[in-house]
Amino acid sequence: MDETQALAAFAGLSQETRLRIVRLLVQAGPDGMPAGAIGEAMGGASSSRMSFHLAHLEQAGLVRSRRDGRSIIYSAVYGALSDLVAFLMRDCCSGHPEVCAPAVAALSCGCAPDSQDTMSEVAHA
Amino acid sequence: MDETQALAAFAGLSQETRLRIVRLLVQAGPDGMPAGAIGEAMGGASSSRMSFHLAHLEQAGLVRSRRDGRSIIYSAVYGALSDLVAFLMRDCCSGHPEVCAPAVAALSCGCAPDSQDTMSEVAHA
DNA sequence: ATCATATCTCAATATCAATTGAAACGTTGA
DNA sequence: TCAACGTTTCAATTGATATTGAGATATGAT
Repeated sequence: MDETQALAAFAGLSQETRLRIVRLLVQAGPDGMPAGAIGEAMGGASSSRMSFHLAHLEQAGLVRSRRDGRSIIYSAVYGALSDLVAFLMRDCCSGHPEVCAPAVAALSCGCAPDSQDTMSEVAHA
Repeated sequence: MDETQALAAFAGLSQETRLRIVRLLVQAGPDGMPAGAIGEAMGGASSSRMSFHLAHLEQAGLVRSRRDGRSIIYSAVYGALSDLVAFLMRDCCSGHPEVCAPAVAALSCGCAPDSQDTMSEVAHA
């Protein structure tokens, strides 16, 4: 992931609605969910607003779309998120490995579905 | 790190000049560097432009400042970056641990000063 | 074909972010 | 005290981003 891609990803995630969309789609899993359902989950946002933000995210490479009947299904691009994490870690550790110890520990302790709280604790310690 | 903080951090990093500042300050280490020197490194950006971006980053909690003589020294807040990584990983792994495997592997393989290339390779695999 | 559904596109507007240049502020040394 | 330095603050301008509502497009059912 180069700087340009990272900038696009950060811009995508720097907006409340979009950050929520990404979180929702990650939780939704690889099958994703249709644009309408996402709008529903966002508290009934207008379709054009959804379209705008979804297009923004797709442009940034954070989500992808496919048509299924008359719905358009959006799903998270996990690799893009992984790459972004790697990009951040690279900066964070570059020349100063010790500063990332907390985050690394949080991850090594088990990246399991129910390990969210544990991870937060360690990361904040 | 809550959603609001994460949004502020992403917004901070979504701008080319600011992303470069953060990278520079991480490399500079805990002692940081004066605003003027940062501007130098940015290719001679105007002082007010630097001040604008540095204030933005400080507001987002990504850098801190202290006065030393007539200079103001900025330094990276490593914890904020670690928290951001943890935030991303939490979303990324939530309910779907397997998707973060590449990033985790990249980190576990050694977060050392010279492991940048290795990390990229693994993350992109 | 026609209609209803799901989503997108477009134009208009409102809001926010970035850059510039001038001026103000605090600090140091003569 | 004064002048020079490093940095911030402010006002003005420009450009980018977000939201809304109306209309267009594509799909599936009758």
